[in-house]
Amino acid sequence: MEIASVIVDVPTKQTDRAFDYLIPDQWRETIQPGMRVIVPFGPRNIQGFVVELKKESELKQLREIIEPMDLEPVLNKELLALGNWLMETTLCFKIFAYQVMLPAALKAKYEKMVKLAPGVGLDSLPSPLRAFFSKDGKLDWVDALKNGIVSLLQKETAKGHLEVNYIVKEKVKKKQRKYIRPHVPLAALKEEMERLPANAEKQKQVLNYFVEHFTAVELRLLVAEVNATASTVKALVGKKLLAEEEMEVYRDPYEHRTFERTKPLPLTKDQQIAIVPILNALEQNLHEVFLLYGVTGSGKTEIYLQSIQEVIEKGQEAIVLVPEISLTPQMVNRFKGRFGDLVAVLHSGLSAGEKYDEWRKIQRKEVKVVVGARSAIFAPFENLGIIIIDEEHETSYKQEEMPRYHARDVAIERAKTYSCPVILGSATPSLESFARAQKKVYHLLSLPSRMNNQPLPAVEIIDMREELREGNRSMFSRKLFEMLKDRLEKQQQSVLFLNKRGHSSFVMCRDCGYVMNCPNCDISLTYHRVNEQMKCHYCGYESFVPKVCPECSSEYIRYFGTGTQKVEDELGKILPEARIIRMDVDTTGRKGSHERLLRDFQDGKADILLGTQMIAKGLDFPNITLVGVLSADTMLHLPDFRASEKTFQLLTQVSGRAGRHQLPGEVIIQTYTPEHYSVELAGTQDYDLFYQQEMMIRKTHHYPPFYYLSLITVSHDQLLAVVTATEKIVNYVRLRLSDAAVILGPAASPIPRINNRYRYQCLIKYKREPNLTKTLKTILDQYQKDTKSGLQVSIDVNPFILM
DNA sequence: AGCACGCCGACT
DNA sequence: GTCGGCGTGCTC
Repeated sequence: MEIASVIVDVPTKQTDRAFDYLIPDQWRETIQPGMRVIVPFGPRNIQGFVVELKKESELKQLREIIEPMDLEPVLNKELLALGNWLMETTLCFKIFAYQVMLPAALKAKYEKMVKLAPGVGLDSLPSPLRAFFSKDGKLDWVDALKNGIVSLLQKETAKGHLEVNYIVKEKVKKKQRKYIRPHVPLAALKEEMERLPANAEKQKQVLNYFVEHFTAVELRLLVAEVNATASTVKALVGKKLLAEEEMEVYRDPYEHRTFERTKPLPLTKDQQIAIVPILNALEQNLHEVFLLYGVTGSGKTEIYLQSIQEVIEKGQEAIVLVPEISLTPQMVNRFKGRFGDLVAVLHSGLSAGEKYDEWRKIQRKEVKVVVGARSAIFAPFENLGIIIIDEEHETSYKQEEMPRYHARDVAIERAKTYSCPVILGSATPSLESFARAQKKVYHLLSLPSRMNNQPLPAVEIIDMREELREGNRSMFSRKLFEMLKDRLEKQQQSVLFLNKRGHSSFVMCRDCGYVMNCPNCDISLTYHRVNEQMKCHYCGYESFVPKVCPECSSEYIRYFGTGTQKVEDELGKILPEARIIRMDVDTTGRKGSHERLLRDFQDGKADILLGTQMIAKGLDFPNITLVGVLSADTMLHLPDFRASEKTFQLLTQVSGRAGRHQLPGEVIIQTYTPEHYSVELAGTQDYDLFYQQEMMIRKTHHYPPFYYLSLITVSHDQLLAVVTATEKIVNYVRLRLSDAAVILGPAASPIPRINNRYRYQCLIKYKREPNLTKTLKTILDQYQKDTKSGLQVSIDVNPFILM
């Protein structure tokens, strides 16, 4: 095998195919599919993935691979095939499909350098250039651009005085540490020690260290231990008495923490019933998807843990997916506590290097379990025994950029190849999954009651319109205020939940109704108190807050919407004695602050925890007896067919934070639409009724789970061009699909303009369209190929956000 | 994505 | 007549 097919790191339609390269003799045995290689591509050198080895190519003139970047493949056979599947199902470029499966650290960094050609002296260059090359004869292209000397450089390059180098670099190096070990047997070492001259006192001490500890030791530890210097050690290495070597060490984000080991807990009756089919599937190596439907606090995690235990005992591996926001220390503790060092953790809080190290542990089979957010589904295990997706309904499992995959789909695809079970766990399953369970596509397992039979908290829904009518204009209903005060007196803790961040969301004139919009995008600007500015979340546009209304010059221009900061201020006024911890993106930005805030709350350093999304999950403290939702309907009015589902899930989720232990819990939900079924049914925590109601609505409106969706979005800086192109696309789709498909559009996107580009879309609803993928591919082919029209077409198969 | 090649306007 | 603008097309 002397030819390698390579997918190059150039994400365009035209290069979205394999390119053949000759493998130089010295790499013939080394290079394998799944390895990264550096290849020449046009005038540059870039990274690529070897996908195939072959004997012949249709092309005569092949260029040679420059060098491999790995000693062993980073993508095994299974992952290479999975990449293909990803590309087919999400319609993305091959290179994206491969890159998404690897830690970001393995993505190449490129550098372009100009240096003096060999044998050319500095004086050959024109004088203005000499200074740039006087140091080491090299110049970074970025610096050349900054200094505006590019054309001068090009002239010299043409003359052969300079040459351009393209360098492919690793983003993150393996962390190496220098280790020193004895190079001669112990007896020889002793002998040499005696023979050293008397003035070599330090060297003697170093050798003596090795006589006492005849093993490798890290250089800096050795130096500290015997109070020597590195040069002393070096001298001994020079005498060949000691040897030095580089060893890879891991950056361990949990290095200084100990985990209390836990034993499997006895299962409740419900848990025992639920786990049997899972253990059965494990025993028989059956691929089966289980939907573990259990109310909050019903002990789903223990089922995961014991299933994993079984998998490990079989010598297999497990992947556990957890939504990013609930990847809390508490969650990590539960897994590390049970399986100790066999667990790798992957989440966004880790640095690129730390993520890479965790990934290396998986690759080197040093761990058996990986707990992580969405992308952990690509963990390079080769003997998977089970995949668990906790909080299965979470929307964060869908990636919103290329490749737009859903972790649940990837999980099922991988589990099929390994013939192993998948567990989807949730207290509020997504309608898609629950419907599949009803149709027996998934195996439904229920945990209907909380462990130790704690009742679910009592939920009260407060109509905020009523409050307003009775003259209460604050954001706290009288009832909620009373209860907060009551908990304060009883020294119990409360959690207040708000579905927004920042201070206020938008600025509106109370006289003429003017709302500040982004000039580039058709959405309102968001007020940020930190820098007193209005900001656009889509294009980054910033502007100052107007003192008077730009439209009518009224001074009554106010902030609308409520953010955590504002609630905190307000709370400080009405309950000055309360100690409050605020948790949102602003206060948890720094590494570890999330953890610290939670610990403070757990230690009773605050009475009220106020926060957004991130406190809805995983929070499990005994002293919380009150949960307040300040406004339940903030999400309800989004242009999203899942708005009701999300509202119901969130409210149920938040309510579950109260009274998980001895003390009973109460929940207050404030809303302006108490009659809405998703609010009402969250109040009674009746998932089954919600499911039925919502299914009816989905059915009449042709939405999932009754129909699949695909969304085509077209954008261009000219409105007319977008409409025309979208129209063409819609017609084409109509022509190719059956009459059973519902094709909507062309219609303006819910955000009609982003960054001065108009956006139109076509929404396809369908049940079975064997022609669809081919049709969508053709459309992408057409529009991605020609870059000159300026049209951008993107396709989301099974979109979660219709914007 | 880069970069080279190539064909038309403002300079020595 | 040349330098340089960026439109078009290619990269094994």
